[in-house]
Amino acid sequence: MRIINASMNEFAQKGYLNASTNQIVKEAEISKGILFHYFKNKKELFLFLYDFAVDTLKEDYFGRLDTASSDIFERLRQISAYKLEILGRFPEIYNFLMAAHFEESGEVKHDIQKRDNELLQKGYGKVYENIDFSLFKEGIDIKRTIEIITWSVEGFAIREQEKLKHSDNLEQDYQNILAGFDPYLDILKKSFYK
Amino acid sequence: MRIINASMNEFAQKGYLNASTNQIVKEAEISKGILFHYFKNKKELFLFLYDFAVDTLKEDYFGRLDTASSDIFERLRQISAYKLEILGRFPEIYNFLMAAHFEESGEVKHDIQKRDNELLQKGYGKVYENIDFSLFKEGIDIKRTIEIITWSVEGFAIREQEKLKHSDNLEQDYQNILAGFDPYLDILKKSFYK
Amino acid sequence: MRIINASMNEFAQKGYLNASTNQIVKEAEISKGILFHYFKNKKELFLFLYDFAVDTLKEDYFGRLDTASSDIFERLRQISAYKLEILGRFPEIYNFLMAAHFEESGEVKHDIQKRDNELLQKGYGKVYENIDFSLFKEGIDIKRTIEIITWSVEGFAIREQEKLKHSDNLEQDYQNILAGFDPYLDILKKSFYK
Amino acid sequence: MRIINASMNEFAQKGYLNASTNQIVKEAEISKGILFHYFKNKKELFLFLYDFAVDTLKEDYFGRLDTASSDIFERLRQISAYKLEILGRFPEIYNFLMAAHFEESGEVKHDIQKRDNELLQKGYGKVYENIDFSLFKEGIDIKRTIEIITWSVEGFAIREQEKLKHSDNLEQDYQNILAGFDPYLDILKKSFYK
DNA sequence: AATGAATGAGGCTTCATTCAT
DNA sequence: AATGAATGAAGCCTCATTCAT
Repeated sequence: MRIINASMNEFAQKGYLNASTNQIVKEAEISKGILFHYFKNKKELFLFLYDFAVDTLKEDYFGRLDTASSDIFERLRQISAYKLEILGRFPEIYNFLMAAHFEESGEVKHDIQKRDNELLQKGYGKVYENIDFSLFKEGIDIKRTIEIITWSVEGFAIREQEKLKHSDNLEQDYQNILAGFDPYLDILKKSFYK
Repeated sequence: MRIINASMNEFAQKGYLNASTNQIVKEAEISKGILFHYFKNKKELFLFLYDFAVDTLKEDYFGRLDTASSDIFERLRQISAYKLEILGRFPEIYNFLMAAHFEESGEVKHDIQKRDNELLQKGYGKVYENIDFSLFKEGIDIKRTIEIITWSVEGFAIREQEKLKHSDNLEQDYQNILAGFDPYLDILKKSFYK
Repeated sequence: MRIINASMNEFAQKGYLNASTNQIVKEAEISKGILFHYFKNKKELFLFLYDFAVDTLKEDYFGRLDTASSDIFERLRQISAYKLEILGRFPEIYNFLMAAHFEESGEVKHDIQKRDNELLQKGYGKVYENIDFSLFKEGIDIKRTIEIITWSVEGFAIREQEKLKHSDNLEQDYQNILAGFDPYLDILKKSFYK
Repeated sequence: MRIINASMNEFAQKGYLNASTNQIVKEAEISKGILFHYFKNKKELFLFLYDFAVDTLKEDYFGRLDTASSDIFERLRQISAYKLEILGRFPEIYNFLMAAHFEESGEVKHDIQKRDNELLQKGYGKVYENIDFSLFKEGIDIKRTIEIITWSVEGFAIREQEKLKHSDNLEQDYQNILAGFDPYLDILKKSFYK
């Protein structure tokens, strides 16, 4: 639907408050009226898009986490590969979700965070489900170690994502990113595993 | 200056685009005219504030990095203490800088990023200046290891900052945060140092 | 018909201009199209409702005036009883008619006033038909005296109607109003009759 | 002020809700912005106009009630003369006040009624202040009799006002109205006074 | 007979900026 | 240096009405 595409782009680019419904209807080539015929107001449109985006990605992402390896580094590698694939297949949706996640506007922050928390709990729950903790060194503080691993992965992801914004050959870059990820995982593995 | 305080708060709370010059003049109890007499337009005001904030913090922050220990973990601990102290002494300035750093509005994003990059380069340069790399395990990839350490520190900082937003006893919380930081540094130290 | 009920309420509450066809179709649970299929436009709907309301009340009201007493005070008492009864049996219709009568919107004012005038002439005609004027004091200006009586009755009616808006026990209040009416009629009777 | 004139006319003609701020600025030949620079919103403009109108009339009306005769009919005659004079000197203000008094829009109804009640209490208080009730017939129910008188005066006033709307020679009509008022007062006087 | 998608003008309000004083 | 009146575009949203199905 033209509305969905246009508004996702607008929200992803400018955030909730600065996104302009005028701009959306112009980009979608629809009339002012029809936008508010389908969506009661800006907020409802935004939250609908969020739910729509989550639903679209849910299968492709969570569905595939099930069969992952019990080695946490192996699993993180798989997850990263999935994420990159999704980023490639639904770039607008992914970008919108990221923007929504970091949305600061009070009007929607609360609603998004509620949805986000459920999602993250479910998501992180799956990520760290059935992990074989016996592979870690004896005596190590596993809870904090996993936090460190998580922060490292996120840090890497954010840095690489930034680079992608100006990329012109996405497919190639995805491969490079994945390849560049391994050395970091190796360091972590050697340091934290037996 | 009342203008500076009022506009910093406004920008920090609402971001660049949604900050209202009307609100600023109301809060600063000045006239519309004088604001645009001193600052040609909203953008110039914003960038002035950024430079002002950076200048204010520069001394307190960078000035003290010089004498820091050559043990990277010791140094990171000191830096974190400095940051928390600054956050306590200039909360508005700190908040404004953070908001400016994550500002997404196209109109100022470019200018801020340019300044940010210089700052970060200088900042990170100092953070990792004169570090004694011989303390690290033999054969470890030092560059990437330091990145992992950085991401971990940042991850911790972001998580704790989120908590601070709803705090009512800041001084006490600062101490708790610093105390809570050590276990993570310990894990990293044991894993990466000889 | 659901359309009639819904639109009467809407017009009665908000007046002609602010009544919303959107609200009407929502309340009537019909589609936008069918409303404008039956009624060319808002104005036609409004005027139809008016005629419908008048037709509905005509019988119940005018029909019963015929057999009334020739004593004007007795007749006014009966009329008031009828009015109250109608107000109780068709409150929406009555309210709509009142609102329509005082409608100020230029678009329909003219049409309503034309209908209103005919109605009033016919109505007042009947009210004062076959009245026994010989009961009045000699020498009194009967035309003006009857005007005074009319204004008094209307003044009383308006005041009591205002009270009814916040009533929770209508049936009881109707009785009280009728009972409270008599002292006024007595005063008028004693003053104007022989 | 052009704003005051233009908005009074607009509100008087169309009521609160249907009055258009666009129409006001067009008629006043000002910009959209300046209207909302002076008045925070439509409601505040409306209530300001109300207070302004009341203040303007207060002196001319209430100020002169003081020295009135203690004969209620004489006093009513004077009041009517004052009202007509005011209607002639400030027709827009008078019309606006009448419209505001009958305003039904929920948004302002409450505020207007609060102000109205104070005004009416003060107004009616003065009207019936120091009236010589000993002039009434013995045994008559004075409270209700005065209500009847009031309703009669109001009924007459409303009827005559309606006529004035289409008048082209106001001054002459005022005289005619006042002259036409006397016969009614005479009837009431003869009937209710000793 | 009935639906609801579609339109675009108009609703109130806020905006950054200018300018005469 | 300082005021605040003035502008008009743009903000979100609602409106009555039309039309293809």
